[in-house]
Amino acid sequence: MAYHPKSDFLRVMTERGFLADCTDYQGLDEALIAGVVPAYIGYDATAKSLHVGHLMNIMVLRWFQKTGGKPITLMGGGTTKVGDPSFRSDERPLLDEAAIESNIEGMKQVFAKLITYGDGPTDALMLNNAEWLDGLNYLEFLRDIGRHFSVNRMLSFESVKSRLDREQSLSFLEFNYMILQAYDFLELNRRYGCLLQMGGSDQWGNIVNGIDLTRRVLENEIYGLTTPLLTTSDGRKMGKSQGGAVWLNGDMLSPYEFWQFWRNTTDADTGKFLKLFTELPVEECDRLGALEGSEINAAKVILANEVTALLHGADAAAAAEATAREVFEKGGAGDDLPTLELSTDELGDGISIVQLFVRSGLAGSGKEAKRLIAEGGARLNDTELSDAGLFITPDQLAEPLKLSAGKKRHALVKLA
RNA sequence: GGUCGCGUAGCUCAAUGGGAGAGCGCCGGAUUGUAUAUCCGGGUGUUGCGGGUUCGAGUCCCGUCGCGACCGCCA
Repeated sequence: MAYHPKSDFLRVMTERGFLADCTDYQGLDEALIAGVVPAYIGYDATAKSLHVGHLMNIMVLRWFQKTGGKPITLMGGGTTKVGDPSFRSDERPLLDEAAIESNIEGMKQVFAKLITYGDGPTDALMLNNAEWLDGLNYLEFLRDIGRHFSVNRMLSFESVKSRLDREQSLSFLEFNYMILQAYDFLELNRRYGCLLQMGGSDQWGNIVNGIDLTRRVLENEIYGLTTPLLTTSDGRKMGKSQGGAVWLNGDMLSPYEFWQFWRNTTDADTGKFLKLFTELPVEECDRLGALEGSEINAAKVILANEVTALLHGADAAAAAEATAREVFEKGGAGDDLPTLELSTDELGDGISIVQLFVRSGLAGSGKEAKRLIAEGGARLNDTELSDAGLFITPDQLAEPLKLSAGKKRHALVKLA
C-alpha cells in the first residue's frame, strides 16, 4: 500500500497484520485524525460464549479504543430472533427471547474484560439491534429501505449464488438477512454517528451494503474495514482444541485449558499470533516468532501467558503456567488441572475407572474410555491402565488421583 | 393442501432383503520440543423416530417427524 497512514489506529492495524481490506483507506485515515470516531462490530447471539474466532475482532476493538476511537459492540438480539438459517442442522429450534438474553449476558462478560464501557467520549457502547429491529413497521421498512436494494445485485452475492447453484432452498427470511445488517449500520450512523463497521473478510459484502444504504438514505459517507480470515498455517480453521471449541468464557473452558491451546500453537504461527493476540511491541513479536527449534517454545509460553492474562487475569495465567510446568516437565500434577470433585454420597462403595474418565471429561463416553484404556492411552497416577474394569474405592481417593488421556490431557479427581 | 424424493460415522457419501463401509476429520502410540511433517494403530454408529412383513430389514410396507422439489390455492 503506497499510502502511509497518519492515524495511530490504522498504523497499528497495518503493522500487526489485522488489515485485510478497507473501503476507503485514506478517507478513513483522515476521519480518524479529525476526531473521535465511533466504530462497530456485530455479534450474533447464537451461543452463550464467544470463542477464539471472535478474539481477533475484539482485539481490533481494544486497539481502536486505545488509539482514541469509540468502540460499539452490537449484539444481534434482533437478527438472532429471526434465526440465521445458514446453519440449518435439522432440529435446531429458533432461539427464544430468554435464550438470546442469556447468551448476550454470557458474551458481555468477555467484552467487559477487554474493552472499557461507560459514558466518556471514548468509552465503549454495548448496543442491541433489537432496539430498532423489534419495532419495525413492515410497509414503512419496505418503502424506505427496501427500495434501495436491487434483487439483481443481491442474487449476484456469492453467499446467495452458491445456494441457488446447488438448488438448495433459500428462504425469504435468509434473503433478508443482509438487508437487516445493512440497516443496522444505517441506524448506528443515524443514532450514534457511527462511521465505521469492521468485521471478518467474509462480512465484506454486508458491510459494503450498509455503506451504500447509508449514503443513499442519509447521504453520509461512512467506512468499512475487514480483518483476514484466520487460519492456521497448515490451512485449517482455527479454534478447535481437543474436539471442542475454544471458548472465551472461563466457565466453559478453564484458563488452564485456554492456556494450553495457545501453548500448542504451531511454530509457523507463533509470530503472527503474538502480533494479533498480545500487546507486546511488534519488534518483540517478530524476534520471538523468529526463534527456531526448541527455543520457540519459550515464545509460545509468552504467547499463552499474555493472551490468558488479557482474558482471565495475570494470576490465572501464572497458575496455568505453573501447572503446565509441574505436569509436563516434572510429570506431577498441578492445582490448576481440570478437577472432578466427588461427594461421598456420589461415590458410595466406589466408582469404575471408566466412569471417572467420562465424568472428568477426558472421554466422551464409556465406550471411548474403554478404547482409550485398550490402546494404552489411559493412565492413573502416571501408571498405564490395562484393566477397564478397575474399580476405585473411597479409601483410594484419600489422596487426589491424577487421570491422563494421552500425553497432554490430564485431570484430577478428589473428594469434595 | 396434494404428489414425489431424501434422511446411514463429526463432514461428504457408499452398501441385490443376508458380515454397516470409504475418504477426510477425530482419538491413541512411536519419533519429538506439549508444534508441524512422517510412520503405526483405532470406526468413533439408536442407519431420523415408532410399528409391521420376513428365518433375516439401512434396504420392503404402514405411520410419524424433519428437509427438499414440483403442483394446487393466492397473485
